[in-house]
Parts: sequence; C-alpha cells; structure tokens
Amino acid sequence: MNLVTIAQASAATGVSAKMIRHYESIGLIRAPVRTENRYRHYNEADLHDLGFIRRARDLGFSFEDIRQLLDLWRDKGRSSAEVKAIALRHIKELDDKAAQLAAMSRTLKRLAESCHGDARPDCPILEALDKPAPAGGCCNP
Amino acid sequence: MNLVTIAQASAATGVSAKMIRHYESIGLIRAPVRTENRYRHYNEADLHDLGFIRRARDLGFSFEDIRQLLDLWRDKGRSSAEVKAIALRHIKELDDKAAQLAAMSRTLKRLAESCHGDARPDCPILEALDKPAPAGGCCNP
DNA sequence: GTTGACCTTGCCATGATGGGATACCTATCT
DNA sequence: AGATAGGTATCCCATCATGGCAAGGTCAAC
Repeated sequence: MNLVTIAQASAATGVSAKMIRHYESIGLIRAPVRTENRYRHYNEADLHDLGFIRRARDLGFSFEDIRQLLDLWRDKGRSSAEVKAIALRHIKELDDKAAQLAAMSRTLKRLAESCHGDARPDCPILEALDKPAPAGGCCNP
Repeated sequence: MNLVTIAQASAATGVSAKMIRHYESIGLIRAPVRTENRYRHYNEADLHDLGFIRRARDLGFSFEDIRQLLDLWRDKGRSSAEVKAIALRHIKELDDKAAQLAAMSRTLKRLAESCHGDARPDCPILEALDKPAPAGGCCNP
C-alpha cells in the first residue's frame, strides 16, 4: 500500500504538513488512516488528491472550487461542461482581478511619471491622494 | 469647526464606520474628540485623512504604506523622492501580482479551449490537475 | 414614554498560510 | 538506562481588510 507519513506526503506533493492537516480539518481531503500512535499515514490516492489540490491552488482556485473539481474528478460520469463552467468562471475572476490591479498600476504610473522624485516636496502623487474629489474631467470625460 | 459624527464622516469619505474605528484602533488615524456621551466627532482634518486613506486604499496601498504616505503628506519638508519610491515599489507589486494572475488565466484558458464542454466526461482541465508532474516540455522548454 | 435611529465596545468570521507552545512517540548515541 | 534529536499531535494566535452580530447607552421625535 505504500503508506507515508505527513512529512513524506508533504515532500511528495509540495503541500506543507500544516496545510495538509488544515485541508483535513475543513473536509477538503478525507481523514487518512492512523497508526497506533495516532500518526497520520497517507496512501497513493491521498497523495493524488493532495497533488491535485496543489495544482488547482497554483491556478488560483478557491477551496470551494477545488472541492467541486475533486468531486467531478471522482465522478467518472461527469460532464466536461461542468468542469469547463467552473474554469471559465474562474478565468473571468482572474481577468477581472488583473484588470483591477492594472488600473491601479496605470493610475499610479501616470502620477509617478509626473513626479520629480527629487528633494523638492511637491508631488503629484500626494496631491492626487489629497484631492477631495478624484472624479473629474481629467480622466473619464 | 464643523464636527460630524462617525456616520456622517463615513458618508463623507466613503469609509465605513467600522473601518474608521478600526483605523483608529491600529493607530492609522488619531483618536477624534469625544462628546460627553463618548460619541466620536470628526473635524475637517480628520475627514481629510479619511479621504486620503480611502483614495490610497483604492490604489491598493497597504496600511503600512498609507501610514508612511500620510506621514510624508504631513511633513511639509518631505522630498518627493520618498513618495515616489513608495509608489514605484507598489507599482511593481501590482504588476507582479497582475502578471501572476494573467499567467494563471493563460494556462487555464489554454486548457479550457481544448475542453469540449459537453456531456462527455473527458476533460483536459481535470487531466492537467491530475498529472503527477506539471513540469515538462510543453510549456517551459 | 415608547419607538427608532444612532452610537459604543467586543467578539467572531472570512481565505490561505505561517508560527509557536506543549506534549507525546520513536530512534539513536552514549 | 538515560539523554538527545526529531517527527508528530493538538490547539491557539497572527496575518490583511472587512463585515456581522450582540448587548447596552443615548438622543430626538412623536
């Protein structure tokens, strides 16, 4: 059966032992078998799930999404449409978030460009944070 | 002096009353004067600071950054270089984060494109999450 | 004098992760 | 056998920004 300890499972999957226990506590993975001394021992299927979770997390999926994806993976009669729907929704979230960050960056870059960045105290960045009404004719007419 | 209650300060600045109290508790803003009944009352300078904070938060600055920006704003002998340095560092953080999200989105889009998205169970998205080694010749040679 | 709207403090929750404390188990070295 | 080292268990706390809820005080209007 090739049972491994939590540290070995961690090394094999790249998920910290701390997180492995956490996933168990929130029901994302099944509780593994315990030896007499109450140590957790993981089998191949457990390791697969942990790897699956890590790769999904690397793609930015939330635990709730991962829970569904894992369920779909286990369900051999799933429809790929369900998986794709989750992915497309997540892609939209990622893109929205990225666009938000890009907008902040753009605004800030514009301000930073017009800032001398020397010993003088006057600074358009502070002025922008200062102004009572950020809306106006300058940006979104 | 035009003193206003916390709800009015909230309405005027767009910062929730909850957050205003929180900012006070972490020392981001000064404790306002209290009336006899212990109600907080904010003056013009307080409102300015709250507006400043909200605009800085809208640009994604952390509280620690905002603390420094507020200090710089109050210091009339500041050098704009200091402000610009904070802004440039933050711009880099924003861009890094956006790039990270974009990379996730790109990977996921590639997978989603090759997924039928119909009633059939086979799905490249699940396969990608499945595979033991995500590194390989397909992406980063 | 009651109702409703506002204010106060304090605790808990999020999401994903890390840190630390304390205690137990096991293996190795002296 | 005793000491030392290291892995494991559980539990609590912290992050960061924000919201919710509860219990109680205060004020104005009806």
